[in-house]
Amino acid sequence: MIFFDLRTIRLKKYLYMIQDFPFLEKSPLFRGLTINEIASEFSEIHYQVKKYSKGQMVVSAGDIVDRLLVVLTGSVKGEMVDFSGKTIKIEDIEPPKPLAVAFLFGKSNTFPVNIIANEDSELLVIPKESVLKLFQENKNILLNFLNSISNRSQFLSQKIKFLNFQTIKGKIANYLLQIAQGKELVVLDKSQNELAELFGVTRPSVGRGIRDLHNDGVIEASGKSIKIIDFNGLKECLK
Amino acid sequence: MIFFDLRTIRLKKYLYMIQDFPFLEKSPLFRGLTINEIASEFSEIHYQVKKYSKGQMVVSAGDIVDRLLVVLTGSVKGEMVDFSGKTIKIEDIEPPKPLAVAFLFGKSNTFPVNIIANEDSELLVIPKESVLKLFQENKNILLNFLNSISNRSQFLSQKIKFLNFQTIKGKIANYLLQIAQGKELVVLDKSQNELAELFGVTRPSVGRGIRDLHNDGVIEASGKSIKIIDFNGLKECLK
DNA sequence: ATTTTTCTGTAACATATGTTACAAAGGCGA
DNA sequence: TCGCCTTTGTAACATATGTTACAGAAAAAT
Repeated sequence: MIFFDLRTIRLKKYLYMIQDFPFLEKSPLFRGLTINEIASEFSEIHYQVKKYSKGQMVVSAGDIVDRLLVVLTGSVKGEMVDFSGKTIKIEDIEPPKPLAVAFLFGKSNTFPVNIIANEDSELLVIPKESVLKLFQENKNILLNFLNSISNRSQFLSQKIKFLNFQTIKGKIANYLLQIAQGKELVVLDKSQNELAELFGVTRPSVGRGIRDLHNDGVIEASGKSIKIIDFNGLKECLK
Repeated sequence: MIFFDLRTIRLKKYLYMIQDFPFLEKSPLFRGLTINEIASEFSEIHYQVKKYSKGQMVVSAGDIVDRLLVVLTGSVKGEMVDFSGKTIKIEDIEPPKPLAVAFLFGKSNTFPVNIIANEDSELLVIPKESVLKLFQENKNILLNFLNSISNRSQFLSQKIKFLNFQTIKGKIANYLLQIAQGKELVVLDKSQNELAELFGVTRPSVGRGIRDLHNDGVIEASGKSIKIIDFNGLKECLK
């Protein structure tokens, strides 16, 4: 549970200025506004900036969502936890992206995932009422919000497809084709561990998958360097 | 691909009156408005009512989403298709629910799933510009839309959890606990086939799962009647 | 340059789920 | 009541993935 100390809020408002975070202009929520416009909108509402240290839990699955969070510095990750405690990382959220966008409205209003700081991070916290006020004041922000929340759904749809519809070879093939962009030489930007996390499978399975593709002759893999031999064969693997 | 004939649109506007569908008041999108208020909003915008016969594809995965669809009569289902043609049903959509809510805005604007009519159905079709106009005219509709789209994300989050985090026994246990609501006697409202579809697994596997739970002594199953013997044991099965 | 940590490659084995198949039971219309 | 279709129960078998383990390679830290 998160605890709000009103004195802190007031204090923080003087410690942090919105102008300190000019890249907010690039945030999905504030796209199309200048930092001065953003600051002027914010001068009318309540908000705070909170700090989290590496590994700290920002919100726990089940917490009430009555505020909008925007990552200002550092990065956080969302991960789901099953009953036995096993986790799967859903995504990393980097500045200046918002989080919990899909849970501010709607029926449930509780976080479905744990949010954990990957590193020391600062988050902008905007209470729901203030968000609504922003919507009223600025049509742009509203549209941006609609877009964000839609992208969220789209991301989840993709994730479902990915998690559910493919064998491990398929997921790897999919991933390779995606980052190869038609080129035949690929250098993986993630470790097998990270891929495993992304795919929701175990690390040895990823290794095995790559080896299988190699043995099938559709790729030549050595460490992170992969050469695609047979594009069609790879597409076939999209099971 | 869907083809719009402008003459049809104009024609349909005279054939169908919004007032013919009073249950629109219960639609997630129009909640809080009376049918007359809805009709008055609609008098200002373009829309049409389209008919689909049983089994007909309403939209294909990949189609552009430039309009909002609301199920008026009948029912439709969304299903994902993988590369090999295997499908998994994502959900049924009954009147008066909207669909494609999460793809009207956001980056992609293409349907991620096929939408197929379960039976003869009528759908209300509202072009995106008209939706925006509705938002401007009526704050209620906007808020309803935000809620719908959020619920969508929440649904998908749940789905991911369900698909990814549990063994078949776990899914069954989960399902049983959900519909049992504390009572020890449950009568399944779905066939094993439907459960299999819901869980994204095969039918014999569902059968085996139920049998296993039975043999473990946590339930007593006979056909659709299930008696929960050991609630804690069942909770343990939530993997 | 050396140590330490992380990453890769791989293996043996366990297990969950899919595949296919068929028979029995149940529901339902003729 | 009969026959038909759907649903259930179950089995044998195939396969994909998880689990655990360990050694060598690569990368990072000291």
